[in-house]
Parts: sequence; C-alpha cells; structure tokens
Amino acid sequence: MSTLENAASVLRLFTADRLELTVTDVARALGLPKSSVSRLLKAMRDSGLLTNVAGTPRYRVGTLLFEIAQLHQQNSPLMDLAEAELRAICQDTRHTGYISILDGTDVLVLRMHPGREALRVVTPLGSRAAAFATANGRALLARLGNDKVRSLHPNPLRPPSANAPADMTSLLDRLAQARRVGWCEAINEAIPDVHSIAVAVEDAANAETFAFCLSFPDSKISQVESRSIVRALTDAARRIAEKVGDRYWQSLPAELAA
Amino acid sequence: MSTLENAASVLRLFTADRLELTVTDVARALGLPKSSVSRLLKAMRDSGLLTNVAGTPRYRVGTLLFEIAQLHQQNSPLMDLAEAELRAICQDTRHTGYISILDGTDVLVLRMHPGREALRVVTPLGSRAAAFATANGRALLARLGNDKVRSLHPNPLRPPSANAPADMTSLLDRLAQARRVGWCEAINEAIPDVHSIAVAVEDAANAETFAFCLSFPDSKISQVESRSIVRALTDAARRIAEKVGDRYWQSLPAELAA
DNA sequence: ACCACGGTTCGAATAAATGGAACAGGTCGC
DNA sequence: GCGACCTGTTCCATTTATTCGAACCGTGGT
Repeated sequence: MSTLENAASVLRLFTADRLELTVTDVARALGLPKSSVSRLLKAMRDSGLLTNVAGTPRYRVGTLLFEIAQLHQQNSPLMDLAEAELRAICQDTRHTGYISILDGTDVLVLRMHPGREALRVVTPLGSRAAAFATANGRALLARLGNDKVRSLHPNPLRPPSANAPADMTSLLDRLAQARRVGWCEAINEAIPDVHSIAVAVEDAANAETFAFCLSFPDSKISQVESRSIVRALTDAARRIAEKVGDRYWQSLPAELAA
Repeated sequence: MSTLENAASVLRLFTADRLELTVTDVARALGLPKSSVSRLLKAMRDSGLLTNVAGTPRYRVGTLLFEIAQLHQQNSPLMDLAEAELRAICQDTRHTGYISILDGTDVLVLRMHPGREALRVVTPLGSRAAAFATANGRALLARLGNDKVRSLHPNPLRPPSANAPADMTSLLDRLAQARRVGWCEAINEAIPDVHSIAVAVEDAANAETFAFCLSFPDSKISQVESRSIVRALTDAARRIAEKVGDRYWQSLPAELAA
C-alpha cells in the first residue's frame, strides 16, 4: 500500500485513550513489518505530521495537524453566524449546544457550547455519531434529496435504540417532516434521556452546511419549553439564512415552525 | 521527494486566506508537474486527508485532520488543570488568557479564553509567534537550560520591536530573571500596547509543558492590578505544580512571586 | 470555431518503499 | 553477572509505487 495510505492509517490509530504510539503498536495494529513502520513514523515526524516525545520512542500527533485543523474551522462566515446565534440561545436556555457537519453517514461535532445545568450532555468535539439517529444528523440529511440519502446508506440501518428510525422508510418519513417544519428532533435515540432539537443552514456560495442543535435532559423539559427552543432555533436559522442567501428557509412559512 | 513530504507541503499551503486549493495552485506553489499534483491530491482525498468541494475541483482539508487534532488536545490532565485555572482568572479579571506550547522556536496558541473587555487582544488559535518575544514563549524557554535555548536559536534574534530582547545575552538575562521569580512578562513586544504575564507548568510524567498568560491593554492596567495578576497566575501555577508533581515551583519561595 | 486554461490519463524511466535478517540497546528475572 | 526477551534501527536486494512529459478532454471566453 502507498505511503500515504499507511500514514493516514497511522493517524487513525490515535484515539482518545491512545495519544501516543510506538513502532510496535503501529506494526501490530496495521500488520506491517517493524522496519517499515520505523521508517514510516520517522518520515512522518520529519515531515511534521508527528513528533516524538523528547527522549522516548513514542510518537504523538504533530503541531502541523493542529494548525491546519484550526485553519479549517476558522474564517467561515457561516460558522461565525451559527456560533453567535447558538451561543446566545445557550446562554438564554442554559442548555448545551452543538454545531455539526455531515461526513459521509456520520455527523461530526465541530463546536460545543457547554450548558450551565448541573447535568451536562457531553459529546466531545470531533466525535462522530450515525447521522440518521441524531437531530443534527437528520437536519443535515433533510437538506439532501431522498435519492442521495438512500445512496449514502447502502446497508440496512442499525438503529442504536428503539426511538431511532428503524429503517429507510421511517427515516425518509422523518426527513420529510423535517423538511416541512424546518427543524428536527431526536428524543432518547443515540443517548438515553437526551432530547435534541436541530436546524440546518447552508451557505451555497461556500458550499458549507452546518446543523446546530440544543441538547437537554428529556425528563426536565416541558412541552412549552421545548416549543420555545424550537422557536429560538428556527428564528436563528432564519436570520442566518437571510444573511447567507439560503433559499431553503424562505420557502418555510413562519407559522409552521411554531 | 517522497509522497509524504509532498503531502505535508500541500497541507502547509493551506492558510487562513487560502482555505481551498486547486491542482494548479499547488503545482505552481510547489513547482511540481500538474500530473503529479493531480494524483497526489486525489490520493490525499482517498486517504481522508483532504476532501474536494462537491462538484468543484477545489480541495479542502479533510475531517480526519480535525478529528485527530481534537484528540491531540483533549484528555491531557495538565491541560485540564491549566484551563480550569486560567478560565477562573479570566472571568475574574475580564482579560484574555492564552495557553501555549513551545514548537521549535515558536509558541503555538492552543487555547484562548476571550476576555470581556471592549478591546480584546486577539491572537487566533493555532497561530505562531517567535517564542523569545512573547511572555508565554519566554516562560517556556525559561524551563529549558541556557544551552538548549542557545542551540535552538542558531541565528541572531530578530526582535519584532524595541521592547523585545535584542540579542541572546539579553534574552538569557530575562530568562534568568523569569527563573528567579517564576513568571515572565512582555510589554509592547510582539503587539503594541499589549501587556502579557505568563507562567509555565510541566507534567514530567507525560512530558508536557504549557505556558499560560493573561493579556491586556498595557495602558489600562495599573501597577497594582498587574501585581495581582502575577499573584493569581503564580498561585494557579503552584496549585497545578502541586498536583502534577512539578518540582520547579517547589523551589520558588512564595514571597519572590509577589 | 477557435483558443486558452485547468484537470486528467498514459506509459516508460526512475526513485522510493518494502520486508527479511542481522544488529543494537534496554529491561527483567534468576 | 548473564541470558532471554522485547523494542527499535539499519542494511540491502527486490519490488512497486511514484514520477514527469506529452497527449487528451471539457469548459468558458471571444
């Protein structure tokens, strides 16, 4: 396999509980000869992708990746708008907010605004979840056509819980509903007792789409509060859509969102 | 050159005002034939390092890097401690706080806690600056031996302003002073009218060292306030040092820090 | 229709990656 | 102190991926 693929595989080996890797770690995990791995890691270090801890033969992720990733999430007008709106809603409601993007069939958490409640819902930055079983995920999928959604999911859905869509038909039903009202919710799907309400906005000019949601313990929130959260999110999305020229929200009558 | 080096070079081409790259962009910038670049970018996309914007032939940084970079800065006990302390100080003083590491001769901003003042000091996450001319940088350099500092800087220093150390001798003087008192300040060095006060903490077990600082407009802060900031930072560093077993702060008498 | 421009494909020459074996350094247990 | 063992590195002939120029395709402009 090419050096590049191997390098990417090495990067993927780093996980939250594996922040350092050794030559044998990688060799075992990837089934490559030690000699190749030794050279590969050294090459990755020399090119800045990795660093090795001072005296030790352990490798960590290099600062280059941190810098690049940082650039990647900055300077996006849409992100700035979404963050500002979400921050305001989070401060107002004291709940936790997330901004996510679609990456294949997963949602990837790009930003988090921790709530001030005692019980916080914590999905760490950079973590993934199946898009079809999350509020943010379905808000994003609803922006795609049904055909696209189907082709994204060639295999049968594997719902993480009973509340998640069990198959493609019920997923498309929920997406259709999301398209009608503009927002989307998930109750006790991926995580028990977690209720999330999400909206999605798109900046066609930059080919960027984000979903943002509010997450809170389902048991603590009344119907009325939930309604006001929907209102806050859809209003925010509408303001953003206005600024970036997202036609999607223009076609949604305000009364349906309430 | 090897594929890996070329890939790293491509990643380095992404800057804050260059979030998308095309084949010819890269070919021109790196002086490589278009065909090679075309293959390289495609390979990088296939391995997850890059993504190309839907219909267009433009490439962006892939989500893999974001995930990896996110891991990289999480789960560090020292970072958690430093962040908690700095957050408290920032809320207290309403100024901006930064956490940085040393990367070669540069400091790299890992975390930022924006202040609540009207005039905020903004150095974006992931940005670099010459270590010798910043408070955080010198706090980190002070942890190194003079020999190490000298060998890091083979070339004459290029101070960004008159207040920065002009040569190695005056840099070492300031480092020596930092080692005596435990903290470090930079007044109008890298950025005009910006005053920063920094301390550094090290977790030897994990081979991690961070500096954190408070930055504020120099003109707005009295001698007395500055003193109390020094106190807050050194107290915080001492608490962290206690927890992670950083011997450095044990040898510093508390009265010298005041 | 033509041209200019950006991207891709092709194929032979080249340079780089590969992996087994041998080597080096360290630690552990006896 | 010694050997067994584990880790990482170096070496080298072999393999194979990568390279680069040139030809090829689409598109957008005039």
